[in-house]
Amino acid sequence: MEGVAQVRRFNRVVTQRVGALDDHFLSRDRPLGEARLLWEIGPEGCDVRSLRARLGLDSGYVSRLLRSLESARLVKVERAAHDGRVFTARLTARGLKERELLDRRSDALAGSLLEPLNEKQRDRLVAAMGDVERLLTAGLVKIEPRDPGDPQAQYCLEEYVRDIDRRFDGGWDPSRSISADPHELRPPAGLLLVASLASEPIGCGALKFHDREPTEIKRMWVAPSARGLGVGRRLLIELEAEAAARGMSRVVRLETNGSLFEAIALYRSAGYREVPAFNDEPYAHHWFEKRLRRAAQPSSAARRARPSA
Amino acid sequence: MEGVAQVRRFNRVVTQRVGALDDHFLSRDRPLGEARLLWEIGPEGCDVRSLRARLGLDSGYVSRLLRSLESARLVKVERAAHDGRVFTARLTARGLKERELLDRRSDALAGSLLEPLNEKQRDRLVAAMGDVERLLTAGLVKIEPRDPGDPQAQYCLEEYVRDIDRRFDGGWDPSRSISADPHELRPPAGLLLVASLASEPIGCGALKFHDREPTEIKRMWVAPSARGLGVGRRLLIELEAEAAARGMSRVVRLETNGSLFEAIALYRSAGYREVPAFNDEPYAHHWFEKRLRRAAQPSSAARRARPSA
DNA sequence: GTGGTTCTCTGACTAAGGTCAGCTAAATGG
DNA sequence: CCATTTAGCTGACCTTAGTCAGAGAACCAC
Repeated sequence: MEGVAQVRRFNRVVTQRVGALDDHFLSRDRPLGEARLLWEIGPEGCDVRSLRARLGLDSGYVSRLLRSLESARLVKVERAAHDGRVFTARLTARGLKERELLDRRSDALAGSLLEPLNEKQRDRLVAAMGDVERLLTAGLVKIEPRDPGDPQAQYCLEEYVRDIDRRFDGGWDPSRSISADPHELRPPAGLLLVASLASEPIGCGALKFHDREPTEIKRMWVAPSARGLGVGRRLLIELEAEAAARGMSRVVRLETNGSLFEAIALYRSAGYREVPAFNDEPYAHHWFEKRLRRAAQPSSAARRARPSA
Repeated sequence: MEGVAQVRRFNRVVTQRVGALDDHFLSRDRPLGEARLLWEIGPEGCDVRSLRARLGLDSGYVSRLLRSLESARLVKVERAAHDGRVFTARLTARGLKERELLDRRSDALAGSLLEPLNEKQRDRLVAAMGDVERLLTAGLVKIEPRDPGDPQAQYCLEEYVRDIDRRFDGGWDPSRSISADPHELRPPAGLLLVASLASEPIGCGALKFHDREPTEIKRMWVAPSARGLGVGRRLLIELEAEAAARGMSRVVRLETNGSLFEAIALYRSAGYREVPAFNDEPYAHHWFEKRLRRAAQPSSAARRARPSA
């Protein structure tokens, strides 16, 4: 790959200039581990076990760090009311102040990167950083088939409903709409793909297979926080690959509401052509169809993660 | 500053995705410190003292790391022929192999960042990384007044001569050209600014003050490796500030050869206007002049670093 | 040669970051 | 009510990364 040399230069420069500085800035008067923990607890407090999970640390180690923060009167650890095994760490007033200090230090570090530049350079740096951040994040998005009953899958489907209800003029009544119930999205009747970022669900898309008719695409949704990462396009491509590999028909189709203009733009740019209404979905304004080239393999990630049908 | 939030998001994502991974990739089977040292020694070998300087490590620590690499038969440390105090570290065949392994790992890491993206995203990521790298580097450039006798200053002046000789049609004979000898660039007769990046000289620019005539700008040079960082513009701005603060005249002027088109573009965009020849410099095609607004303060960095005149 | 400087090595020491096994207490499932 | 699981704590232990003082050889200026 030709960009590799540039990426390596970037890695070297950035880890030196940002990474090292960042650590040093944060761990000025206390060990880095403690500072990170303090930060991660947050103003709301946080269960110890989720701290462990988020920072990927050993239980004994976290315990010791918390003891140390406690003895510095920055943190209070209390037994949770709902479950006597779980402990919740909360920042004291002093801890909150300390966290704000870290916050200001982070700001200062960021400022020190911008400070030596002129305005035009600053704008370019900020824009480029935004691109890098977005694209690196996009690279972490995983797309896997999930059972519609899976909690993350359910979360996505519910958010889809909420989102659509919010956007449609006059709301959305799923019972009047063409169904996409869990059992219809489970193999072999259908398929549900869920996109996730750092184990958090951020999008979904589903297929309904038919014997004689084209495969339907349903429930395309991307979380607002994850828009602009190309997740929708990736979901669509994976769905098409799955449709080509598993569906009876070589054609996929879908209907959509006029208010979902990003989705419509996506379908058009992905090679879907608008066709006359092929069903009587009351909320649809546009019907799209695409003929798939041939049974391309779904991505290796999707293949590995496929649940045993 | 408004970009701070973006910079912080960038820092978080990049240190997590790149920084942590980078360290982990490199230090898979040996401590990070050893891996970095192994890398830094390079295929040519390297004096121990410059290893220390480059990595900023304690002499005792480096010694111990070298002992450890030696016992792993990756490195040989030998007394240098030219100076019995100096030791030179060289990679053994095995060390070279190990270094190549690190090299491949770095490539693999870079590849793993690009791999999940499509071609368009890759191009954008690589371009954005280039921008970030260049602008962060630009932020590290320091500009200070230096005595023309200082080794780094001399290096710049020599490179300027070499560069000009290469670019001018038929070469350049400094003796036929208007002089800018060391004593003319030393306060109070003149001033020399040197730009440096990580203690390496990368550019220079000088002033010659005159009692009744405008201050002259001479010896503007930027190392090829540092072009595109805005060093030339910063040098010019600092020179103007110095001219305004120290010169008798409120006007600066310069002459330049037609082959130095980047420089000419810089002068034009910095507000210089072309004027009739004000001297008989045989190598010049263009004469420029700029009226300075008022005695602006030179940058704080330059003020702090000014040598006692 | 003398004295001072430079370059490196060695031994003693420290803090940070982390792993692991075993323990206790609370919750949960039957 | 008992067995098992889960959440967290504790003590023992380890590596990495680094600092510091001092020693010794080589070099350099005089």
